[in-house]
Amino acid sequence: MANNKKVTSYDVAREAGVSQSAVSRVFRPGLSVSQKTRDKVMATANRMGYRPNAIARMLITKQSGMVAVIVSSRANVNYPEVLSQVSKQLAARNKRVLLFTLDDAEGLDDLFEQICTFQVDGVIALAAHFESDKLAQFEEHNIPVVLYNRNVPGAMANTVCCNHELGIKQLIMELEKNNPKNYLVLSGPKDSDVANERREIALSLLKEFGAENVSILYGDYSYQSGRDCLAKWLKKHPTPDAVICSNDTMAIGVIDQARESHSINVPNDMSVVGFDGITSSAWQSYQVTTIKQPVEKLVKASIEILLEHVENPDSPPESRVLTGALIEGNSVKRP
Amino acid sequence: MANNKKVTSYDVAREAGVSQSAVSRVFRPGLSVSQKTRDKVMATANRMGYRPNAIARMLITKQSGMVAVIVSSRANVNYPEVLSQVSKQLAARNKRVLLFTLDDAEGLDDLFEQICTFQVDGVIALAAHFESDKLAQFEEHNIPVVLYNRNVPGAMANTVCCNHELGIKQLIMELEKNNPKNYLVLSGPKDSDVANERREIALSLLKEFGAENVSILYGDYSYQSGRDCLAKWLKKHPTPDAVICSNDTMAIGVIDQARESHSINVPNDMSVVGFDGITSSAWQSYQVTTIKQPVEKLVKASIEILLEHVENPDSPPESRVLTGALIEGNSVKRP
DNA sequence: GTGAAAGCGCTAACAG
DNA sequence: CTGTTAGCGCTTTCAC
Repeated sequence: MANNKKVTSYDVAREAGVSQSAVSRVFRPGLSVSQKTRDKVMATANRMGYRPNAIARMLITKQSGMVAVIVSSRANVNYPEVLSQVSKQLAARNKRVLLFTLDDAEGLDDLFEQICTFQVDGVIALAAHFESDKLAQFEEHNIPVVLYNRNVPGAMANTVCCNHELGIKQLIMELEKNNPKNYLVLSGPKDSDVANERREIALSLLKEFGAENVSILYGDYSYQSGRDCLAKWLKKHPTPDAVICSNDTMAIGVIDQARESHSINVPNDMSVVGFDGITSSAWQSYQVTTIKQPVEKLVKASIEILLEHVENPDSPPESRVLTGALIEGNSVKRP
Repeated sequence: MANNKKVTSYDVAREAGVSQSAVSRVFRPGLSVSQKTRDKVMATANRMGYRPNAIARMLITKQSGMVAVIVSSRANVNYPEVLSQVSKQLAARNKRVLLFTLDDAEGLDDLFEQICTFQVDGVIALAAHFESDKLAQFEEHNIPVVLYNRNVPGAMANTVCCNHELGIKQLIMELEKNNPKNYLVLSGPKDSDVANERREIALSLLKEFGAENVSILYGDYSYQSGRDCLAKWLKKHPTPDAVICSNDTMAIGVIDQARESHSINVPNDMSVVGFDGITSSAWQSYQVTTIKQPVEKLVKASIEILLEHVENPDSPPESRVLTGALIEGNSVKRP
């Protein structure tokens, strides 16, 4: 029976013959109201179609109950799962997601203004590039930030990340079983922090393992760049024994390119590994050997850290590194 | 040099030696303020790290500037693109996305409360199942709703949808070139409106085309269900000549299952078509013949309709049907 | 347990 | 063009 105009707590109070604050109390959990008043208020509220106005509540409590989630356009393909997890897990803690998409690093300034303006309780940044001065800006304004899928050892930042070191080591150990002579590392773009981290870890581990012939190419995380990079490489070089890709999508591109355009048998002539464990990496035609990110746990950790800092603004920065799962696909030759 | 505590327009006014409303005016575009005051205010505002409080603004203007976007967990795989488009295009019109994820139809009641509470300007529902009584509820509360990727001819609803009729016709015409004897229609789940629509359109068109042997199976839109359905079917029936899948993901599953477990040559022994035009449908190993949804245009239309109804609550419901593009892949036999 | 009253930070008439 | 004033709808002391 909702009216056209919004029903306020005053309207309900008048109708129910109680004070406005009584109505307010009824709608705030855990406040002491007599059963009688509560029933009366509830009844009239329902009849009138009253809903408390969250905006007014935010204004006075100075808690918006909203968390800004920044999604970079470069975010990798498993982000829909991440995003839906974030939304779900925040909802369970009675918070909402205010979504921001970020195209270029330049947009971050603007975003910062927006986010301040909306008085969000905190920020979760998915795969976005955050300079530390930006981070400091949020800090100054007392807005906690958690970087998802980032690992910034030096910085005073809240980060949650899959264990790249361990994961890539597991992948290389799989590859090493065949004693590959030539490695090709297909990195993500140079301006992606995750890409840089994965590449450097791979390079340093390969060194440790004593690999001698290691080359690097740069893609942009896309399927097509996986194809293009391999094609370009093969024009002037022999088939590498093993290709380490910074994400699954490029690995899939590499596999397709190898098979279709160069008649290379994956995994017998060339092994390929990816990273992320996206859904399609498990598809029959690819079966990429990869590390599956523990998305649900990563999100859980992000939210825990974030809310801890919302409650307690002075708690020190926290980093959590979770272990991904090695998926033994069929893109690495079995010795 | 932001303070720890939030800076308000009063603080800025005091510092700048002007009235509070002067500050307010400076921060609202299009209001007449002398250049001198504007500069003075801007300077002190910047110095003090002032940002207007959007919450307070929302309270008084009764416009939150937020649009609720409801994403059903069943939303098809192209939703990340949709979501990012929605966010981007709304941002361009100075609105934000408040994200809600919907698991089961039951949750919609709850969601409705939430959404009312947040005073959103409108709602965009992505592939969510909306009973018409729910729709009426929003209507009563003067909250405009646009259903994305839905077509409800009878209902008084704002809808935006790809032209399924035309798209599926094009697909069937491709298939018909080979004079298939047996059709298999792999539908999405029965509780998905889009799935039902696509299935019924396919069936009625097949009838028109004079197809005699048409069978129906039900999947859940997932890759695995594409595989499982085909496997189950082949246990008791011969290989169909043509498989019409309600989305690309199932089509990909069907293709993988056919090739890997039954040594069926796609497209020579069996043709497969999908729908949506998701990125992976174009991958070399699949090359699904499908209809690519004009996502950007669909989103643009959704937002136009939504904002029109925000401005003008009494405008009549509007439906827009946009044409998708036939992607001629390699999953249909060439005659 | 309940009501009165004082704001939260801003916008929007309204005079001047 | 600028300042004054009155709220937006709610939460939260504070008496009773």
